[in-house]
Amino acid sequence: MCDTKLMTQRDLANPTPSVTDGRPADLRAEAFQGVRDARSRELAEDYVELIAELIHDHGEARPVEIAARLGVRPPTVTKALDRLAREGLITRAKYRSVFLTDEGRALARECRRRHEIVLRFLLSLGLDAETAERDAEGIEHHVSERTLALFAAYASKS
Amino acid sequence: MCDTKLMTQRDLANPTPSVTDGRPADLRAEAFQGVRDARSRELAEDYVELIAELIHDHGEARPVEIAARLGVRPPTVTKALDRLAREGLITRAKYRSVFLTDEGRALARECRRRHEIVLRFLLSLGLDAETAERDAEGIEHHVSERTLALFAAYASKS
DNA sequence: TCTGATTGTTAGCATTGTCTAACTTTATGC
DNA sequence: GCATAAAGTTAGACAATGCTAACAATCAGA
Repeated sequence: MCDTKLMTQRDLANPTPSVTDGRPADLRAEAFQGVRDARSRELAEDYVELIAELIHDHGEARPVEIAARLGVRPPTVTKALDRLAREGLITRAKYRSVFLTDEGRALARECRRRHEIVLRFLLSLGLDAETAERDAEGIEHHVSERTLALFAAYASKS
Repeated sequence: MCDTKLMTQRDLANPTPSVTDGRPADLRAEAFQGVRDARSRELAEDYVELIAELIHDHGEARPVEIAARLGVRPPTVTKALDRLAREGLITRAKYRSVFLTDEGRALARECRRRHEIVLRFLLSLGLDAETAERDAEGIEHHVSERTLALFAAYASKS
């Protein structure tokens, strides 16, 4: 999925110009690369996290409910679930509800952990619950383990 | 959506209950919608911010440089610039460098402001510069004005 | 000035994510 | 136990974002 031959040609061709403000092009490019990678994982993470939540709360995860929670249409969910199944994160049978594989469950746990750390951190900064929830949803996929540790430390300190 | 009951600490507090399609689903769906919107704006923001930076530092913004900084191939840049031009954020002529419209410049300023607040905040939390840069790049598009204000306050306090 | 290197564009492909419309399957209620 | 409602899928469209290969334009140096 991740293409490792991306940078090679450019690296040879580019003697790295302009380090104008202590932010070398390389680092920026790397950061953007990271963001793009995160973006490609985001959807899968959102689905898996939500599926785990639905199974926990309702005993099962049904496409119609997933669609409602994510605010998308059922066919969008069908396609996304196909992809998740292809990637080994869920199992499912036509017209039936969805189950997580071990791998899916592990990813869900990880996502939930990140989500809660970010959320608690934002709340401990003094943010209102609704904005905190909204921002946490966006931020959680883009926070490094190192930042997460600082967030957790701050939240527990206050 | 005025129901501010916490919904993400289910297994800490209680096994939550009957989330039968009440408010929580709405808030989540809304949050996801917001994230999707942010995602569709992200690329444009990254480009515009970078173009402003290049113009400031080098006097002009050339596609080859944009490609290098973003870590993508030139044709990707061409397509993206077409879209930005269509959206009125930049102007350009074939085989020439890129200019921002007033609207593009305003957006760039706004993005840069957010980027710097997030970056300074992460640094003031004690994060190393490289990770801070990487995380800021991902986070900046997903932070509400309210959160930004708290970030700025924290950073200036320390 | 011409010629080769650099830069930029076009064309064409793949993937993802979204939608609507129409269909099939499953569940429900009488 | 059948008819209808609800849930789910399929088909097909479209836009974004990325890539490579090939072509076109520009620039710079001899």
